Amino acid sequence: MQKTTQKRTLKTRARLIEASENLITTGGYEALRVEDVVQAAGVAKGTFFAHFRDKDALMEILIGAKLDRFLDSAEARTPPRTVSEIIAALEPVHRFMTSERYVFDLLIRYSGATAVAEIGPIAHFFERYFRLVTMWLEAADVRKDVTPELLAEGVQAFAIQAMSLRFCALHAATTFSDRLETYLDAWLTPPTG
Amino acid sequence: MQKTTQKRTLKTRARLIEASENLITTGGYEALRVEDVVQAAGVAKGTFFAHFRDKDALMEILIGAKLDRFLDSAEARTPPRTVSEIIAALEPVHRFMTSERYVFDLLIRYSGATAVAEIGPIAHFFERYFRLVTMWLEAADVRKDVTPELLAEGVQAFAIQAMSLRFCALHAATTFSDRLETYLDAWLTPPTG
DNA sequence: TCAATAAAATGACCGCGGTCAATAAAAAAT
DNA sequence: ATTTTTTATTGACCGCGGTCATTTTATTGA
Repeated sequence: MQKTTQKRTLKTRARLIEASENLITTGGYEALRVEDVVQAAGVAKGTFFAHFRDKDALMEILIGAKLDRFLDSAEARTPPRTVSEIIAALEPVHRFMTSERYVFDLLIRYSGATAVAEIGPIAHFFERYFRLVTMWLEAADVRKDVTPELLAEGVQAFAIQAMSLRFCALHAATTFSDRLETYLDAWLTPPTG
Repeated sequence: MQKTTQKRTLKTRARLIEASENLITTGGYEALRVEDVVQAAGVAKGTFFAHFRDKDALMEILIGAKLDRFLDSAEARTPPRTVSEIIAALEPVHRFMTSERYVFDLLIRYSGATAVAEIGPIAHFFERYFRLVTMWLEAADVRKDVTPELLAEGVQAFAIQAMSLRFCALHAATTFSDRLETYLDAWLTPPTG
């Protein structure tokens, strides 16, 4: 059972991804059509699905790669120690996550691996986000009565909550960062009686 | 500009909804097909879309109605005062919200109104959920350094977080309720130093 | 160098949500 | 009662994601 991958394969895949990125640059994620991608890449429609399980799989790759780059930047900074520093450090990540309703929905949909064997780029991103925040919280000026892991899970939960409300017309008065700061102040630094 | 609605309209609409409910009872939400609904209801496909903006709009109505019934029950109980009582009171609601991946995704997608004018059944449900939990927290044995509204938003955020992880194979070890209890203990009753 | 075999690409085809000009049925006007 | 106007229904059609038997291209073995 030899399964030699031809270099042709890599070229085609690269062409598909590059074509997708170009189309997204001009039209955004939501408007991306598989037929446009294959036409721009100069291949047949079936070829697309020989390289990606479905359209979402490509989206996962593209969005996951972008998110990873943002996490690289966040990781390179000197670790934030206060709530507002943490929010500032994550701002580019959160901004991208809420840049399009379509992107946010896809993130939620693929945030967890449905099977341990198939951890996709987005599930991978959330895992990395969680570990990074955990690390920050270990050394930050926050409550110590619960584990940093639990605190990090809460940060994620509140970030997603704030993002949801960002898309809601009923709560448009407050900005995303202000809302998240309110949440995290109450979550990370409750008053020590 | 009179816009008299014929009784015929109400009948057709009721038939469509009943047919949908029957199909869902046997096949679940995800597998519902518009073509099956109209065939079961004995109308043409176009009729469906004269009554509902799109398939999701019908889903919103069906799922929203179910959720409202669960909230009715929760509201009828004697108000819970502790974390585990709150979790127990919300258990049927949460159970339905996570009964199908498809249902959960739809809930997230329509949790907020995109325009103030179009508050759908699901956005309405989340608003009601929020108000009910707020009311409970006003009289419950929880921290008082922040408003009950903020606490209720947190309960919602943690509930959604726990639901997300329920669908994730990486975190399948812990049950939904156990996880939520851990979250809410830390959120609602932090140690008073 | 030339079969034999494996891998990749192709495009006609399908499923299903959603549209819309045409038609039928009901209500209002005469 | 008959015409006019409004409201509801119809079904052929479209867009787009996804499939698969067939064909093309690369690799291996003699």
